[in-house]
Amino acid sequence: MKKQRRATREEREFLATYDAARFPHPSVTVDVALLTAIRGTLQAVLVRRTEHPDRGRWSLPGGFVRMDESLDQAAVRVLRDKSGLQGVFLEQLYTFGEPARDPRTRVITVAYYALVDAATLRLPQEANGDVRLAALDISWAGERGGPVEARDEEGKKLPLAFDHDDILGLVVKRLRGKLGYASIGFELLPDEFTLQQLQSVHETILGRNLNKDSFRRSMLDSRQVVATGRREADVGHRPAEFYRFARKAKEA
Amino acid sequence: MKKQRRATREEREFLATYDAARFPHPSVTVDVALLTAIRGTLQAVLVRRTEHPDRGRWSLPGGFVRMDESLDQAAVRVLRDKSGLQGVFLEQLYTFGEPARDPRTRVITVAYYALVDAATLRLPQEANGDVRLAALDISWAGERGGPVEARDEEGKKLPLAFDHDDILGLVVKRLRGKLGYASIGFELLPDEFTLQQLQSVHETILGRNLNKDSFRRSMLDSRQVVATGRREADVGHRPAEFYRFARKAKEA
DNA sequence: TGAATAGTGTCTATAAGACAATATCCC
DNA sequence: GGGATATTGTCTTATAGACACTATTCA
Repeated sequence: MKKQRRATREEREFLATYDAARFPHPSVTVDVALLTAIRGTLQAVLVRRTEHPDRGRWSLPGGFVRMDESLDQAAVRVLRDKSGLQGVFLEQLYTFGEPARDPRTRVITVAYYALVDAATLRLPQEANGDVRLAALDISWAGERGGPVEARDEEGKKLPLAFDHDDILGLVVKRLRGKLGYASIGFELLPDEFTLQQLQSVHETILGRNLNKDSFRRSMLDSRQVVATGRREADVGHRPAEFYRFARKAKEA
Repeated sequence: MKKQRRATREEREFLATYDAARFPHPSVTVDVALLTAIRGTLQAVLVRRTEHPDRGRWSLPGGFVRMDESLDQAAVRVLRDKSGLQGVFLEQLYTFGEPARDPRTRVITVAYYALVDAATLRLPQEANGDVRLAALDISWAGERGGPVEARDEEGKKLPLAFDHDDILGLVVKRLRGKLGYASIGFELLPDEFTLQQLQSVHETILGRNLNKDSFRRSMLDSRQVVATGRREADVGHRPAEFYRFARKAKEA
């Protein structure tokens, strides 16, 4: 099919790609870490594995990348199928490809993370008990990174499948990093929120307390939020004003 | 091979993975953007494509991920084979998977970027003219992002293959972002350097000038660099002291 | 001596922590 | 009124830009 001369490395690659089926190919999946914040802890949606390997362990919602869809489209599809959610924050995180991360065969997974406010998140009833929200137990401070553990309401550890503890750990590390320069916190809140709620979300992500005064100031001075004029009611104390995210505040 | 009952989505996925060859799989490659800084511009190593598609265009060094190596190992291998370099800064960037990004077949590529100082970078002679350094022409400011162009010494545009203009654009965006909180600049310099050289590298990455006084101060105050006591010679003016990167200055 | 860049010191503007004082709602 | 939190204002400290000045080498 091609003229014969000494094959360069480039040409060998070309041929290998041209007849793609001649070499074994890895499987490619997407895994989506869907996170929300509830009562001061980060929570992730997990799916119980009903088959080997890692049967009974908990995994991130995932699925194979189809030949005719992009990675982003695959992630959107997986998120929609497993959680019913659409249009929420969704971003590629990192690609995990250790040869032995799945004992069955070579599986490379492109990990995504999604953020949604707790009120919007409604887990599908169909899978009774096999889909759940788990609290993330982060044993490291700052952006040092490392795996995280998942726990149920009683604090009992939920064993994670594959390298999903590493994936969740990297999500938390990424969130902590992005919080400083991107509008991430709003994704975990409804459209209108008080400054205290926003601060609480930031503290939940960072795993440490923030100074109330300067948090207020930096949010207002940087015009990331705009006041709505509406206020809380029936709170037993002076009601806080509701604010709204000012789109495109820190972009560009 | 398994008991028959109504197959859930999970089970269907399990079966699909179990018999991996039954479904078509995408090809997975790594592409490595190897960058250095020379005379105030960022430069990338490019390889001329000698075959279709995009024959004659310039691409990032790349190669297939083998079934028994991790993604990082594949990137290390590609970098070593194409540039002869080992042990330089190398980090995963992003995974590109548009279905039509390669017209031959579905190719998902895990992009990496590597940084090296100009003196260490010696392009292999073997590929005469088919491997070269190209100046990056960045048409956007700050971290807005977007594709970048490659140009030769005379400023003539070198057409890039596939979506490699997007990959290079994302590398620059990532570099600009990381410069603020990670020790990236040192990777583009030899072990010992003057503060002016370091500032010049920062300015090259950021595409804007920095304040000399505060750059000095922030580097010294944050203890990211340590003085060596040695100085420049034969410079026609007061010689600057050489500094050295203080490892692990801002980590943890 | 003069050119050229290195390196130091001071002043100012801005952002963040600490803390105090006042405001407002519900009981 | 009392409890509780919101909101505002002041003071202080750390950091970065601006700018002026001194230091050192080589031609």
